[in-house]
Amino acid sequence: MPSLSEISDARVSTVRRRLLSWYDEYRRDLPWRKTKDPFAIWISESMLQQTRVDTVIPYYERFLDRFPTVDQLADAELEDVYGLWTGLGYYSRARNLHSAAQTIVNEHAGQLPNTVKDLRKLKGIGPYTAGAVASIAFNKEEPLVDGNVIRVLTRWLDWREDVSTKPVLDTLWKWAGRLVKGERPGDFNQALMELGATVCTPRAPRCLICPIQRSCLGRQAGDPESIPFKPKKKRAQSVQGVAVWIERKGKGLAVRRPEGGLLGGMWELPGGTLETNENIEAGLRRCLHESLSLKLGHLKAMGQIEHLFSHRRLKLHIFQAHAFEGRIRRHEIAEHRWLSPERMAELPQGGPTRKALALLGKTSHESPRSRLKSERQNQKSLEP
DNA sequence: AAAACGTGGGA
DNA sequence: TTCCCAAGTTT
Repeated sequence: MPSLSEISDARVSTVRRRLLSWYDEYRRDLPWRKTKDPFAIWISESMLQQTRVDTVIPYYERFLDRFPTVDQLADAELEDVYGLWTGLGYYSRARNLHSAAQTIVNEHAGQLPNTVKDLRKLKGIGPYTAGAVASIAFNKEEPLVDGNVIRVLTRWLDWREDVSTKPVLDTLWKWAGRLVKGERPGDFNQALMELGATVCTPRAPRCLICPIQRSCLGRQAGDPESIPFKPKKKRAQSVQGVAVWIERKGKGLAVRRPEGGLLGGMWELPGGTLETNENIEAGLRRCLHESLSLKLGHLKAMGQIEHLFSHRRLKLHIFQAHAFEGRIRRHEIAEHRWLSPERMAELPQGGPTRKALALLGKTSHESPRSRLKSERQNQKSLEP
């Protein structure tokens, strides 16, 4: 473990200067780098959590187009915020953003807090985002540590310890804190991340064009790509689920998942998760009884779709029910609506539901790209 | 403190 | 196919 004193102030200062001038020349032209608005920067940082830049860009543009100010976000319906988040994943971010916007309007006179301490109190803002907003939007000498920074710093220091442990992480924050002191802290933090994203990449780092290659201990050791050390992830557990299109007078039944938990707040077709070795149709009937107090009539199997979450592998069996008995009583369901297929397709919904509606042919105005995906998915359909 | 929490791209 | 992982946060 390198102690901070092993690297001289002069060396730190050189690395800092070289990174900053490299950033000035080679930084990518990203939408959130065109603004100084703390609100816009906050939105971008929230969207960028565990999410690629290329994925975020269109969502960022749409979001700020629709909600240009914190007041407008605070006044919005949560469902509209979810709607702009559909397909981006980690939906608690949308919920927390909405909640934090209301806190900012009600308790901070509509101005984003400009200190890490106060930013950290807002929902959805952890140590990384607080450091990012404080340094980038408010020019504070606050460090930040994300996956890029972990990789760049551990390679630079040739530090081969498990980076998932608290002591190692704490030390990385101290290094980041030492490095960020000086002019343009926001740009420096972005430079560190930019280097990790475009040069000091997880695989095949481009050391030959790296502005700090000469002082990089990992490169001197010869195998920087083997750093950082991190534990292997457990593979996603497989589960089976059921979903059913129940139609009445040309409209289908949609239910909304409770806030919190997987796909919290998202709309979906009624259904649920099967128990191990449970008969599929029996499981569907059980789920509909437990969640809505409904007894389904004849079931028609329409096929199945598969969906991979970060921690679960889902096989979802899709049905149509031709009739049901009982009056709807919701259990563990936030809301329900009878909707035309077109309206249902517009709801905030997760990947499995999008695939299920595509399989059923209930999606409206599909893009050519997603239509291709749907057709590929439909090959697994039981129907001709 | 480990696990939950989405999605899509690349090797 | 499978695995990794991408500007993390919450419980």
